[in-house]
Amino acid sequence: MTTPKPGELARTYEPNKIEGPWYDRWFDAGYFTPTINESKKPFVVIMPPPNVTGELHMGHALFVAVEDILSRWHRMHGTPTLWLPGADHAGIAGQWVVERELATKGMTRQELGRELFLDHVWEWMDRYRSRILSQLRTLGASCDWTRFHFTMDPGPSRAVRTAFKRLYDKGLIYRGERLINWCPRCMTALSDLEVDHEDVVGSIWTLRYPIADSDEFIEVATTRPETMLGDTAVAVHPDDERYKHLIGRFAILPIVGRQLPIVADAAVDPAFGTGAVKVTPAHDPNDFEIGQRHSLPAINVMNLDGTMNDEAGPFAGQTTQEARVNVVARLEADGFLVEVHEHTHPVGHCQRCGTIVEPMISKQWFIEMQPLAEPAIAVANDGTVRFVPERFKGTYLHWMENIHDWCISRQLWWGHRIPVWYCDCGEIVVTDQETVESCPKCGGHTLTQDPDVLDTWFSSGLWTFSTLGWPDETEDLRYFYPGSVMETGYDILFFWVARMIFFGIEFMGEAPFHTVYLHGTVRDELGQRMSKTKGNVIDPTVITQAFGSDALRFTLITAGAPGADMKLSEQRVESNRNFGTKIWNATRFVLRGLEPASIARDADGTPLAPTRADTTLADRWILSKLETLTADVDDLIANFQLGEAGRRIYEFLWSEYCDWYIESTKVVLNGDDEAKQAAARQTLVYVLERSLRLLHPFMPFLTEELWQHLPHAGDSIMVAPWPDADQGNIDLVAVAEYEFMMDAVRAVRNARAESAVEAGTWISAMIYPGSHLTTIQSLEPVFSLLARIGKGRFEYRDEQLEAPKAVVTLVIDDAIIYLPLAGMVDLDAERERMTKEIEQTEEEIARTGQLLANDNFTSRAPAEVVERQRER
RNA sequence: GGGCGAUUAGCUCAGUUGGUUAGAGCGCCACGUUGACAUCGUGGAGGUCACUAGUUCGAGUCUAGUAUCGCCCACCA
Repeated sequence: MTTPKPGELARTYEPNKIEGPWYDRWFDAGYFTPTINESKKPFVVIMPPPNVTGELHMGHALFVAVEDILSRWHRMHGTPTLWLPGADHAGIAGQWVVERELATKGMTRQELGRELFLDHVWEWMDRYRSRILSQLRTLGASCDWTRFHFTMDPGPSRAVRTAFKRLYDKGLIYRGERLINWCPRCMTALSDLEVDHEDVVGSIWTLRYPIADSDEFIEVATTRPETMLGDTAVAVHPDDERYKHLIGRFAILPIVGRQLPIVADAAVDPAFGTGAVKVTPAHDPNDFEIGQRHSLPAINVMNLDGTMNDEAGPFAGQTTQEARVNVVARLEADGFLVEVHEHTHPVGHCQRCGTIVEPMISKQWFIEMQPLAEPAIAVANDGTVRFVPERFKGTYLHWMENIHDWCISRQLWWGHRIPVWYCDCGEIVVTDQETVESCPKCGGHTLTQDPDVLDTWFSSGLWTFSTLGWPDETEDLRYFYPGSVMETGYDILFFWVARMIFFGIEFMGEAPFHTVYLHGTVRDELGQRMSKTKGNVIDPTVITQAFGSDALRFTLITAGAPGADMKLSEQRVESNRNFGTKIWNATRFVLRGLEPASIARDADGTPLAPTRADTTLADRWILSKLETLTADVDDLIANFQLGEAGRRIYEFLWSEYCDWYIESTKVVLNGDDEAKQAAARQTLVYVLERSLRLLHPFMPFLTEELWQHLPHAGDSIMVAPWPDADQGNIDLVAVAEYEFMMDAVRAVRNARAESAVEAGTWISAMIYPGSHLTTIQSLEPVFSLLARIGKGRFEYRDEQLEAPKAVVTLVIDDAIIYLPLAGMVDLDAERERMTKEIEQTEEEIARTGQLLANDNFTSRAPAEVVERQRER
């Protein structure tokens, strides 16, 4: 049995004083250390890393909140928990941050050199790691940070090579000359996902190409005239009557003079533009495919830095923008330009630097997606992987079903090196080892590794098992895979979540988690995305310092619904801090004059519910409410309705426990009925102790501190069991009767306020109790206190008053309360109020009557609904 | 071009199987420091649940359409 923490609870609630120390104690006690318990399935969350600069933003506070609530709830249910936290973005972020640093120093990456560059990244990564850990702690994350990995760490690194090799051996990874997205500034290939499309107002030029050996022309349209230098064909629809006679003949490319075959291809839409398309396989994805189908040459007219190359003839060395102007001018001068229109069309921009992305032919590594996508589609369809909220399932499926092969090589300086070595003899060696000593074919030692690195999401996709020791069959891997919940923002659904799913299935045989919980974006008060450049970022640590991480967490959880964007205001956090203060003070009330030894407890030391014989209506009412709450909250959390669960606890503690129950007990505690006093104390402690356990996942620090001061069992609320709802405590009669009294109290208070009775004045009441005589009599002392009706000034009547004068008449159910507020009553106001009330009552009677008169209603509505109406 | 979401009180938002009189926080008005709490209490004002039609005994909730805002996806030259 644990004794309550000695000493009085501090007078004021100061989050900063309890949060740090509690975190340390929990950590030292090993509560965050994952354990293997063969009889229980573990709860495993996948945690995204804090962002690239190592600074925390609200999104992280949000996912920590969700994951920590779920973890603590599971832990209280006796389930072993594990977080897989990782700094995975570091792969790409390292490069990004260092480049930004260089930019501020006026240096380019090339000037710094590769070796120094990599040193910089490592140095930065170390700082990053320690900063993240302290931030997680600030947010109250109950995870074991000794497991904190980067994908660049040796374990995950080896997993990356192994995964690459297995996919390669299976024929799913291939290297090929394909049209890819190229960022001329970053000088690297990009995957489709890393290209943002943005509508740009540009022009569409109609050109005419002469037909060889004829006076005819064929008209084609383009939005990028400079690429015409790389044209290798003109395509028309095979059934297009206008051009049928030209198929198989040649057009002459202006300026260059190249002969372009006129080919027929069904991809051409005869209704769009002129119905004829110039084909530039090297610089347009659509044209690339036409080129493949017709074996057309692809002529690359650009350099990697986005300037025109020698293929561009007179325009070589110009930027694409310059070349565009000059090409158009030349075409116009030569009479090949037909017309120009303004035209808005989407243009791809590099996600990281905003530069216009050029489609280019390049030799890159790809993953063939079809075989990986199919099972990943199946697990979503059959419910093996569930999405919260559900609508994201559609988004996910749509993407998976239309997926293209994934370009995984990047020409960056930081990342996992592609584990492929080239021998002088022409042999290509794909390996899961760090280095290759000699060529397996010729035995030579002059091997060079592919200079490219992998897309950072390749290693991220392996996260769920690479951190557990894969490819070794470790204990951790066996027990903790698959995980449970992936919690993240919907913005990386494709980048990360989707890839974890298909890699999980591919390498582990089953999906890495059963639930994907997606939260919305946290926005500022104006609804804008928080961003550094806008300067509207609210730093969670600043909020945490002011109001505590409990308040921040509670706000993030209760302010919105899953998957919905949320505007965060400081004011709201402040109100939730006030909620903490409220509970703090309620606990002080409970502790005042409490003899811990007199509280009945079970064998473990947990406070028991009071003995029923001694309880008052109020006790039975709050006990009933607590049990209902307990069951509801458990259910809501199990269904990921965390916000609703939090709001219910808030409502219970503040409105029911504090505003009504505590007030009710004051009468008993100040009275002289010792049995009732003991029952009230028992109830106060029992309800509060259990409520704190319900609230613990939402406000871990506050609840721990208060719980320690109450009689309780065990060392920490964090490992205390989640309360079981005890249906035996539910007393529906008590609920109905107590709520009748609440109505009566509200009515009297209202009447007093309207009649401007001084708050301190004690008044009298004449009561026609109807069916509530026992209730009113037993609650008379409480009623007296709450409604400020003088003791001994209750006058019970057997009959209703006839034509009462100078009294305020209150009807509550079938009872009537008359308040002789003579001299205090504003007659006109009272008349107005009564008139309004009569109107409302009449309306209601009419409505109810109508409903009951309606055969359809009485025959079709469920009996209990009809019954409810009849009662009125 | 396709898909999705939002629209509820002055503001920010809850409201998951359709069911009494639609809720909260903040703000506003009035009163109040009575021994847990002014980081508070009590009472009050404030809503045609965007619009239209439908299904139903009954719709904020389900269906279809309209409007406005927002997001995602997309190789139409």
